[in-house]
Amino acid sequence: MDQRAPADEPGPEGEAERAQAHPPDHRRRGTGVHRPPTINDVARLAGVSRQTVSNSVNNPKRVSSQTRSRVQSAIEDLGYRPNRLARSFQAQATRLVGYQVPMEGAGAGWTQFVHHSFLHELTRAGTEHEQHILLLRAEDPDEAAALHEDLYRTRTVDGFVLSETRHGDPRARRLCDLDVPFVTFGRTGMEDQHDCVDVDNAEGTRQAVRHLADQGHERIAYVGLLPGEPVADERARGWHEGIHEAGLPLIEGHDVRGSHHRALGATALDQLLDHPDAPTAIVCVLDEVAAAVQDRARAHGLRVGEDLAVVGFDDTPIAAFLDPPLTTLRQPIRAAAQRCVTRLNDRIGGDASQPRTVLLPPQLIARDSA
Amino acid sequence: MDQRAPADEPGPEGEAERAQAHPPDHRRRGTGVHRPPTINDVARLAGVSRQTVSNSVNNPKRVSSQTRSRVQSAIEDLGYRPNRLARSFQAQATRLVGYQVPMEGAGAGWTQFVHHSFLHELTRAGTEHEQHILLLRAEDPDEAAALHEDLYRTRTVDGFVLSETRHGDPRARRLCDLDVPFVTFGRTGMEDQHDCVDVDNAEGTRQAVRHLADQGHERIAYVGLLPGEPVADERARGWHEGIHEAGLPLIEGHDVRGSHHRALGATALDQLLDHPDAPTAIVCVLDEVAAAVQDRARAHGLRVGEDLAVVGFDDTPIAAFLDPPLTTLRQPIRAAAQRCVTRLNDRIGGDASQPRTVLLPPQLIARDSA
DNA sequence: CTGAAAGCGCTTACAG
DNA sequence: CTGAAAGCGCTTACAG
Repeated sequence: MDQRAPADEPGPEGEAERAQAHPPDHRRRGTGVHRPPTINDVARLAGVSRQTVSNSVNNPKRVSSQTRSRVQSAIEDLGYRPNRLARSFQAQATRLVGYQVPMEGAGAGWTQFVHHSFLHELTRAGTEHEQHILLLRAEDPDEAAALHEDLYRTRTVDGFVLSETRHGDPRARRLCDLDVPFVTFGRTGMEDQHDCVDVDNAEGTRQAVRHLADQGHERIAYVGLLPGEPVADERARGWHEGIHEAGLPLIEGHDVRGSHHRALGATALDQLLDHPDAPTAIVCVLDEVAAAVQDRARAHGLRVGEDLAVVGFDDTPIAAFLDPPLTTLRQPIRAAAQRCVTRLNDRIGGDASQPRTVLLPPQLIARDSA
Repeated sequence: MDQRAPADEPGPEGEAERAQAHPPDHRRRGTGVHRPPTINDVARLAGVSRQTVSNSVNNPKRVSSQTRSRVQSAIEDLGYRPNRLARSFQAQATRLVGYQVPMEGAGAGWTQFVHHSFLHELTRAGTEHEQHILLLRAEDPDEAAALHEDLYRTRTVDGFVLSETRHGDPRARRLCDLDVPFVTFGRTGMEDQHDCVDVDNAEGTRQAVRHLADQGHERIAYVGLLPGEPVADERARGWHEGIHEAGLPLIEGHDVRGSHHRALGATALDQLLDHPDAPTAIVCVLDEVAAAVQDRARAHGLRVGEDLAVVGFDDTPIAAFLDPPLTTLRQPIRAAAQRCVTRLNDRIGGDASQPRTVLLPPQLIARDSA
């Protein structure tokens, strides 16, 4: 706690020289025996005032190139790095974005992959804007909402990105009430009150159908999840619309739904192959389901990609390694994360325009399965 | 940028009263038109100096209970929350821990799960110590090392936790050189120079063998990964030692290795069942491999849990949902994360004791497969 | 038990 | 183009 004490030694006149001779070091880990150089140290060594150092760094054009290079070499000699704590303090902005760490176990596999990926891309997008992601976690949505409030009120973060949103999400509601800058990745049913970025899931399955229809398929079935979850419902809707747009007939019994379970793909395929108008192509709600369909198709003696076309969704890591490699839809996770960050920064910067919802189309990754 | 301007309005005498009448609000999102209350506002309203407010909050016993309650109600009336930016600045400590977001795709499934889980637990452990995790990402290890250095030198974080370590990890090397507080989750081959927390993988497979031997199994085989990766090697070693400790003979051909691939479990099982001394139990390096072994055993007409015992490793989300539910070893991820955080805090606090490596045993989760 | 002083490292008007 | 002043909100000795 008395970290600074030793730094208070009266410095002899030749201090600047000594500082130059002794590049920054720390004797024992974390104790900071030698306090790191400050803007004052740089100013002294360069023989200018500390404002000039600040200007050289933040407003180079205000400083003569001669002075600037003197300052520059002082900075290098001392190994000076501006203290972010001081900067943040004076700006009253942390350049930190709060983000709730994805829930565990939820949807093992699938959502796990998507949210992990989103977190990764969010970190990348943040870095591009000299921002960092600060992680928080909570036991339940109300605790989460309270935590968000506290983090904002203590000025620990400048704003939030929310994912794994639900309808009427308590976090979003609270942040709206508090007038805190935030953007959601996913719907909340309150999109008129906040910015939102989402993946156009319906467009994904629509694309899948188009892709298959272009190859001449006329009987394109769907294997999906029981209604209720927005993502699943949108994907089903997209398939339905795709069939329509392709001018194909909607065949009774070609829309198979089940709960998310290992067996779904296999039982669905059995059912579809029993159909009098058995499909020649199947659009699946998830890569995992598609993988199970492929396995089962093989057990039926069918060659996937030739006798039967299969399309997945999400481009999870397994997709490319299946046999045959799976044609699937990749969610625009990176773009989504970037949009979240840029929009959030607009809000943090004081932009008071109307809340917007941005829908990003998935990309069809054509491999050998369809 | 001129957020403060409106706050400079000359305040009339009755300001404390007005503050009470107007709880903190913000007109437009993020613009902070009404600056949030500071310690000075609280002091004024309570009729004390700001040091007394600070003491009431941080050193309650130094303040008379009467004053304390006056301060307390002023805090509540104003909705005051201490500004963390100011606190951090004055303490020159952020209470932020840097952590590199897990690599993507690496080892799809398995490592993904473990590292995601670790991140989750790290966030939890941090929260318990009023710390937060700050995420960073880098393209390669050298960029990562540079980023770590920068984050520390700019005082953006107080220290680091490193995971996904490799032998001679450049990040660890750099942080050692810089004398920065950090702890690794996983080995680096430089454990004499830094604190390290790791899972005792060998103890895990040893436990698995003991569990099986206790049930009377005498032919316990192993299905693992090709040598090279420390985690895999330790698990193989533990099996080997377990056989020894149980007083069982080491049977030639009972140690099957392959590269991490969907087919590994199936081909390994075929090979083991062909063995003249076919095993009655199989310890697998990963749950995924165990799942494949189970599937294949069923195809051979074997009842897993009765005809053949199978043990996995990691207790990934699939384990409990397999048929039968998989007996497996759960990594002590939460404990590991907690150890990392507490040890890191010791270092941040200036503890200069010898670096320690802590090995945490996995826990056997007995289900129906063995 | 309470308050006056100093300072953490930086930036932002503003005056020269 | 450069420098003197003020201030961001808090805490920590220290004096009363």
